[in-house]
Amino acid sequence: MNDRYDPQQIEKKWQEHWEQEALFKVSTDPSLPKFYCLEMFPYPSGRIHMGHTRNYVIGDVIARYKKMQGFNVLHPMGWDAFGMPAENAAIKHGVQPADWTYDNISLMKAQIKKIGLSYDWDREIATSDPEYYRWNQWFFLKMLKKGLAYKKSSFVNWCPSCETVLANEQVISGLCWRCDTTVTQKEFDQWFFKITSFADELLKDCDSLSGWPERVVTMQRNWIGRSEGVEVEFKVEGADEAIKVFTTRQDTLYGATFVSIARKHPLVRKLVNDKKIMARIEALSEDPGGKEGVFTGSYAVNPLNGERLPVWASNFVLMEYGTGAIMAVPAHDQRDFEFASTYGLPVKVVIAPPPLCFAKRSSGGIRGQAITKAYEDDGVLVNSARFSGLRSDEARSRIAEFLEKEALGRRVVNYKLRDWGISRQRYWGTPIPVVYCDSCGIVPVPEDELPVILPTKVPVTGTGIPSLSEIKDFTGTRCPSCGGTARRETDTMDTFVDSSWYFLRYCSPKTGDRPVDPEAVSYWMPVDQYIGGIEHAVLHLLYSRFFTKVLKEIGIIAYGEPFKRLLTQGMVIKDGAKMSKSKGNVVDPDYLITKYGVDTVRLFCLFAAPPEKDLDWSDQGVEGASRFLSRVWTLVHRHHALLSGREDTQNIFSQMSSRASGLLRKTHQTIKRVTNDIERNYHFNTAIASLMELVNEISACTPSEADDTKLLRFSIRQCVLLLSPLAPHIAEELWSALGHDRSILHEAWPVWDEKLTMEDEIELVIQINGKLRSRVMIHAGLDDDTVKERAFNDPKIAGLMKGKTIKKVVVVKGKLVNIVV
RNA sequence: GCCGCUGUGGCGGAAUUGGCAGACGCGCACGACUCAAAAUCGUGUGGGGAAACCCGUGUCGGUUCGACUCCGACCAGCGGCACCA
Repeated sequence: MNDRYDPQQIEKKWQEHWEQEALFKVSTDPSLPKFYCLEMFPYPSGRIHMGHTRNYVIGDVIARYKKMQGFNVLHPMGWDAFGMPAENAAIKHGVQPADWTYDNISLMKAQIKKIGLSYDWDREIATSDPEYYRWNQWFFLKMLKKGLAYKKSSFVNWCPSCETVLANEQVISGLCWRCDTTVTQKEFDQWFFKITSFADELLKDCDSLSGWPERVVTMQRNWIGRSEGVEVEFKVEGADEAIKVFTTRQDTLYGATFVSIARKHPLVRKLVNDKKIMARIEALSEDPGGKEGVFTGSYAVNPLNGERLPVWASNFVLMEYGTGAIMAVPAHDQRDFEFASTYGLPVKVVIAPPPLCFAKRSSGGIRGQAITKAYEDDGVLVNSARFSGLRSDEARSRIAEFLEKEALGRRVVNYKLRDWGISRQRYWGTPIPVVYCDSCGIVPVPEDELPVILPTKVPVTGTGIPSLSEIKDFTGTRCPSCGGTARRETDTMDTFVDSSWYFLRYCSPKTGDRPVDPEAVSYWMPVDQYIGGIEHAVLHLLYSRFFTKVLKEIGIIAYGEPFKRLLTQGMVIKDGAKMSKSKGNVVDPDYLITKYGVDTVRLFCLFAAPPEKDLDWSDQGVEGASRFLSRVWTLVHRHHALLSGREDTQNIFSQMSSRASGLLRKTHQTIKRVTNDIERNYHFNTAIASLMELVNEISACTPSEADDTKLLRFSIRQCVLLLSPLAPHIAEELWSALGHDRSILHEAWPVWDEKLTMEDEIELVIQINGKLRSRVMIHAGLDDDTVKERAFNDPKIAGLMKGKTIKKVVVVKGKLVNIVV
């Protein structure tokens, strides 16, 4: 054994060993309990960064830990290989997007392999592989048949920089999720997935996601945005039209003073004949800041009280939500209030705050004073005819009932969630498998003609890549229905389609005749632990849940939720900011691995913070991690002669020095702590801290009595076993130095003996009135009276107690005595 | 504006159920080894104070024998949503 820890030498050796022994290859084996551990697969940008490293290391520790616990562990890796950057790189460097992508994959794979991750590389997939994306096309056809995929023209989000449309989830605060360009609206004919027909199920099943961080579940619930209300028809005076309005506040119906409809509402054209008015409506600002509107000249009738309400076209009513029209109640809706104030429209109070003592904020208005802002809370109805005097919640159901009975309206549920637009006007993606025929219209490509292959040799120029529509070999085809000439759909699919089911493909990546092998999927799924960034809280995670539900409906899989537990790891921060090229605070994993060895990098990533929190990068902290591993190495080296080649059959120690018996207890306590820290939300930082304590204690121990050596051997072995998922290379090397032939991965995870974790002496804390006054060592397990006696006998306490009367004495077993005077 | 999360030494972070605040590490200081330095090892390290002691988990209040932990109000920082009717 070398006297110095040399990570470069041992890491390479063990990585080769693992590969030769095929240690991470797994197969379906129903006789074994399974564990599916998955990290979000990367986009092959070319280089691994610290965020990837942290993500994969966390997953690797979990996978190795579960394997040692006897689970059959599926731990795969692959590539989210379609997407824009390949096109940009192609333009910049004059290469084929496909070549660029596959080159990056091999570069990144080599980098990832240096981290020593326990992947079954036989299951590697790349979404740009025709054998993968053909199933995207296959799912699309199934969904088309079921009416879950459809084409429609609508205003959609357009990113001028990416030159493609974006789904709602992909617009973050008005900016493109990928390039931060301001998104505009553009009318497009495009394909949608009907995610809204699963809105209720997606929402309801949020309740079952107990293994997910609560905030992610909340974000999904909010995104789906279910709200219950009523649709009410307001007849247009003097016309054969009615304006359908959606509201959740039917209790404020009597307070409506005007009706407001979206600029793009189809009724606008019908109601407005005056060209001047029409021009003013069209000129309304798109800026969501200021509320603007134009009186259409028409009036609508409130179905409850027959009042005439002016109809306004305004810029703050969304066409996409509800019915695209609202009843405006300025007294009880802040937006309507602002609008009414601007245009001098009346304000009519119909909800009075509950008795004053409960009112949070009163904004006046009850006795005719001018109000300063809308009262939006619930209260008691006033000025509402037969409904006056009811509480808001009661009034909502009574009015809804009444509207339904009189056929004036009906109860409805609305969602904020919109259908998922999946067409992308880009080259590097999955071709959408339909053709357009002049006589037959839209015709799906027959299943047996899949995959529709994306051409991988395209004319790349310095200014751009042609869209598929410009590649004649691709577009020209014949109609599968009539055999006549036809042209292919030239939009490709959103890459989020690719990542919505890749975790299923890993279960049987080579299955050729169908997307997944049902047996493999029913054994491995769902994913037991999924790990990735919080940025996908709605995007990828929502789409994957949707896809899972669709696949269940199609009959491919039997369950409805893909990810049992989710861990959203924090960002890697340096100098107070997320690592980025522009900030110049990037730390290169490769450089660190060369300098310190990957075990050090792994250990630091795990030790510096619990996985869900941001990790503050510290170069000195890395030194500390490196120092710790060297200390473990030195420790084994120091006792090497005593330790190697002996395997104790039983760990019973009768003759021990007192120091050694303390070490036995510490060892069992450490096994317990490390195990519990991993089980309890993967808190590797505290697990490592307790391992450090154990190493410190072993280092302080010099064997003297007969069994001391045996115990030392036991403690060091346990220590190496506990360290092995965290820093696997050094653990393997030390394990072999300790005289073992086979990989430490075959060893069982250590178990502790609860009896041996108990302290036989404890430090009793003595408080007077809750303040710490003294401490005394006592035997564990003494009864309360004896403990009290010991406390009062303590000279310091006796002195302080002089002349005081005892009111009460509280004894907490094994911990403290509090004397109240 | 609404919803959510987080506030603990010089720094990263600990503290199972309300029971010794600051585990472990970094940094710093001193010491050993060395001609010297690095590395390594050892000791110390929340603040104040010579000490006894006092103060201390964002702020203020409450519950309790006892509060980083529970309750109420507020302040600060971060994140999500933002005309969703």
